Amino acid sequence: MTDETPRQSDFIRESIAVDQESGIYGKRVHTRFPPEPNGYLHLGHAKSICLNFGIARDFGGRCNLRFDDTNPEKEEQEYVDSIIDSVRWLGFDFGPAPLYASDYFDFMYKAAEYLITAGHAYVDSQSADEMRENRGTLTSPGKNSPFRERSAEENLRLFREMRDGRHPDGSMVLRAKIDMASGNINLRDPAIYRIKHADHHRTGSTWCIYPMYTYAHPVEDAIEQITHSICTLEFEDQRPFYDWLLERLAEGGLFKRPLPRQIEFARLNLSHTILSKRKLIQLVQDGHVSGWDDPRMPTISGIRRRGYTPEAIKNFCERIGVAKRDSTVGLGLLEYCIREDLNRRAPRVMSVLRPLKVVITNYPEAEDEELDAINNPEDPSAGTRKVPFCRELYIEQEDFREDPPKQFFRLAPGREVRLRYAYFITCEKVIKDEKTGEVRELLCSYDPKTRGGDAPDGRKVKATLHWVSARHSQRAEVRLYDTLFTETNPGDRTGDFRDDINPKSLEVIKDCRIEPGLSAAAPSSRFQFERMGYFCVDADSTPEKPVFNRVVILKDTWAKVEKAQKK
RNA sequence: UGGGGCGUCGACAAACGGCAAGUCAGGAGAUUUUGGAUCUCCCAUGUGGAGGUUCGAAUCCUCCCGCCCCAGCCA
Repeated sequence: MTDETPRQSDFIRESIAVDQESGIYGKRVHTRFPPEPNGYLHLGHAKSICLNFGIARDFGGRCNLRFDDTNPEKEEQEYVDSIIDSVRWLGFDFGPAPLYASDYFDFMYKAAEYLITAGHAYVDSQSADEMRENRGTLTSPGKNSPFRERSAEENLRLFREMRDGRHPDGSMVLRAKIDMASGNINLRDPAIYRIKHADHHRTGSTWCIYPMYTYAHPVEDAIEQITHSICTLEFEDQRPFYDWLLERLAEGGLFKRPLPRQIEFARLNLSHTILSKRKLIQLVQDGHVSGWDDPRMPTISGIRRRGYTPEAIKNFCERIGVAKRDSTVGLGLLEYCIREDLNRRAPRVMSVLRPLKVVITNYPEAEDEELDAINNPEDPSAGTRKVPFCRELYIEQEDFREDPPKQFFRLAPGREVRLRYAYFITCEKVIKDEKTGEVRELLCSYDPKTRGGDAPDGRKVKATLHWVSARHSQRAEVRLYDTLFTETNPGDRTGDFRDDINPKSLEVIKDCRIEPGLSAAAPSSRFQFERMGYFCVDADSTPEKPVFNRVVILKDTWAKVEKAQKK
């Protein structure tokens, strides 16, 4: 849909274009999206997905979905399933099945044995504490492990014992043998295999040693003959090891050149939210949200349930660009993208969120009629529909003010406004609750000559209100969402993002009135409630008890004016 | 005080020695049966700072300042 809109290039695509020019990869481009199945995908992943699959598309290459499942303690099948679902929902094709790092465990093991044989790796029997101690600091070099000079034979024997389950967790580890004095701490003999007597979600109890990301990732890339391995900035320090490892393995004939190349870009930060699996899992576990797919969550499944479309998300990812600078994108851009999409495609409908009863005193009690309404002014092919009108109606509470401020154009005592697609009405009398003084209902008169919304005498009104027939409309629950956090960068104030959780991020209104027939809409269908915003039928919704999520409000000029007035 | 990155508009982000793109936000107007949408116009004499090279510098050089990442048997 928006896929053909021309996108501007970025430094990664430019770099790939240079490789295309030089022919180093034989004009081949092969990327990968490598999530660890330890949580649900979020908008930050969407950026990466769009980048990786987008590059493959732009260069006529391919992109693998590969699970980086090298840590059985944190990974679960549920996450695998949700990730596959999210990638597919976004509309990307990774073939019939995803790939798994765990499928390469045999190869990785053999490659590790090669490294040992070639003198590039050794089994260290230091404890984790000792290793940390000897790693040195940022400003001082580390110390060689006392086990660093074990013979290849001994290393091989020990490593096989590790594999065979002869040693407990933490007792030893396989390390790359590089340089304990390197300024880059990642090169101070990084651990590449550790013992974990834990069942893996795919390989079960086959293994009790598992490769570290540092080691596994370059190997996975090389096995799949990835050309460009795109990752986020924090792995930049890791690149020298990435290259070192692959060079060693290529020397040993385990891989053929050209070797994949790692390129790093800045991860997405979004204002008023968090994009960190670690923190998102906390929100879920601590019950601050209903689950990973809570419509307030920045997860793909969350914003999907909220009512965002794949097109809007992909468009957002195009607009934010790709660079190496740390930045925080304003949430407003995301909202702009979904409004833009839904404006084009969402059918309009009239629903009243906070009903205020209006009685048309000069309209016959027993009568009703049907009026023509346009389904989508942006799309004539969407056609029209009939909307029932009668003596008793509901309008939005906020569309009436007993004492209207300047520039408030809507209904007020003695004032005439238009009911969309219906009639001009004038407010004649305000009925209030005797005790509370609260406005209970409005007595209005209508002008029969204005049927459809135009006055034959050419007189104008300054406002058009949405409305629904009291008799014909249906009840619905509507869930209004605000940002999950009150601050631009949650946690900046106190150091704990939970201190900035927005207590008002969810408001449930149970007695809304929706246009007749709307209750039958299928879950995930989206509508514009005229003047109120875009809404999506929630997964919980049933025809008997319809539930709508507010995706996003419409741009609200009046709110802006009113806010300025208060200042 | 080690190593690796990054500083261009309120927010993103181009510009690759030759007139500081574009988008969002904001402002003004037109139009409108959604205070929506749409359309038009405005919005960085200046690119973290100071020097230097050059006919010409966001771009090259030097120094300085600021921010981010790295001391998991996480990824």
